[in-house]
Amino acid sequence: MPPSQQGGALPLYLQISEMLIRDIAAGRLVDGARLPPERDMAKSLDISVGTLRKALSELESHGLLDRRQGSGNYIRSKATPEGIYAFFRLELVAGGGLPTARVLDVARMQKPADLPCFGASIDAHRIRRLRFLGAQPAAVEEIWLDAGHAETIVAADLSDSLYLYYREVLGLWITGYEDQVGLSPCPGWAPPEFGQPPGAPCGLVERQSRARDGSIAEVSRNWFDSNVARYVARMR
Amino acid sequence: MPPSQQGGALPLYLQISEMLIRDIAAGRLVDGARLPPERDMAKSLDISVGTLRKALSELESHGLLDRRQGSGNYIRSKATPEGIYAFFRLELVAGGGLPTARVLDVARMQKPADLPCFGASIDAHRIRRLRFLGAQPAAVEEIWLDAGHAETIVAADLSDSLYLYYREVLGLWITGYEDQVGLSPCPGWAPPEFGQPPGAPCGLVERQSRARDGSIAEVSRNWFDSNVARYVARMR
DNA sequence: AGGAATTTGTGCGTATGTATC
DNA sequence: AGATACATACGCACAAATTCC
Repeated sequence: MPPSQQGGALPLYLQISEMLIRDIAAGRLVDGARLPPERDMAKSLDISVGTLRKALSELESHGLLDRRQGSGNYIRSKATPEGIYAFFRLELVAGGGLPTARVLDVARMQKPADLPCFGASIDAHRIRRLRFLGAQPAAVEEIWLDAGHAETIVAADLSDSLYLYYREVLGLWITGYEDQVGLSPCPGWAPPEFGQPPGAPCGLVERQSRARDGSIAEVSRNWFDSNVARYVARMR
Repeated sequence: MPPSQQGGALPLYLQISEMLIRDIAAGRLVDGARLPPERDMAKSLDISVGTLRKALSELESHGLLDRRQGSGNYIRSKATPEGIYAFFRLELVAGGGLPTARVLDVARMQKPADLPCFGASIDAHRIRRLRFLGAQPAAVEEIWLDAGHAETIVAADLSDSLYLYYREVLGLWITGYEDQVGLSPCPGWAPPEFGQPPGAPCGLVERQSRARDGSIAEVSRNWFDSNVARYVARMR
């Protein structure tokens, strides 16, 4: 039986791409896995090759699929410049170094007034982290996640990639964001381990992240040591 | 006769989208213009509707076309975050303000050693500009354009959007770039009109721009006054 | 208000080109 | 060189959104 395409349902090609995304998030499709040939896959899904290709294009645009002519379609869900960590765009000046983070503090509170207006809830979770690139402390980070997406947050559950945590644990799919980069003094709560003392001039990345429904789910600020790291953006 | 699709030529749908882009850049298609219905357009171009739709999708992904079901396809070439000026990513902290620039200096010389390796030529054109957002001086800019793309450059010919100039005058189509944002002292050649004196801490945007063939055609550096402007990046 | 005409969106099937193995 | 697999291109039918009378 063909997948349903009645009523107000999503278009078929989006149903397929979302199904594949769920398979990736659930671990049924691991990084590097090769999908069956398009014709076989289309036949087993009982859809046309053209529709399947449109679904795969969606995945590709999300950076979750690597399409190689003459070879095959390969899942990409690991830490690559275009993968999961594409969202995190601080890189070592010297190059290299995988991004990791240590949670400093997690708390739920009312949104302070100086935050940009976002989300539906009055409350938000505040997460403060020290971010590393390789062994090098590179930035201190403060995240505000709208409380509508999670009742409570357990620090121990957080993975290095918060977006992965959002997707897998909270079912929250971040589809886009907007960054503003400027200069700002290092905040007072930065631990000594972070090279810059409070008040020192740091680069500041302010981010607003959007969920699939277009609402702003999360707001974050990253103060980075410009001697160590730089913000990187790639287009096209 | 159908458009040629032989040898190592571009795919047909890319030929069509590039033709439309040239029409937009040349002013033959103005902002807000409505294209003919897809079926008519496909017939007059002697291509299939599917191929035309793929070309239009390309334009849409470049932010140059607004597709409205039941209504039509509309050109968008005005200064919007996703439009022609999408490449220019400095914005006023206060918001608003159209980007313009005043050329300070144009010279052709050997590439200095401190530049990242780029382009095929030994020489490069150095363009220095003072950039404005509205009436506000926001950044000083130094551009290195590989000499392989132009024998000489006349300062008077440069438009506010260099990418427009590249496309229209040089036939050089910039398809992507990579930005690195950090902190750097204001350069000595910055004019007094730029708020920051030489040596003052400024934001620095280093850009490498790629041509369609994947080569790096241009390298630029923008020092911006973080009291006035911020670097902005949007994803998806 | 409402229905017909117009226009883009979705989906299918097929044939051929081209890169990879 | 041959087989495999993705990319491009064509054409058709119907659905959904918009516009117009």
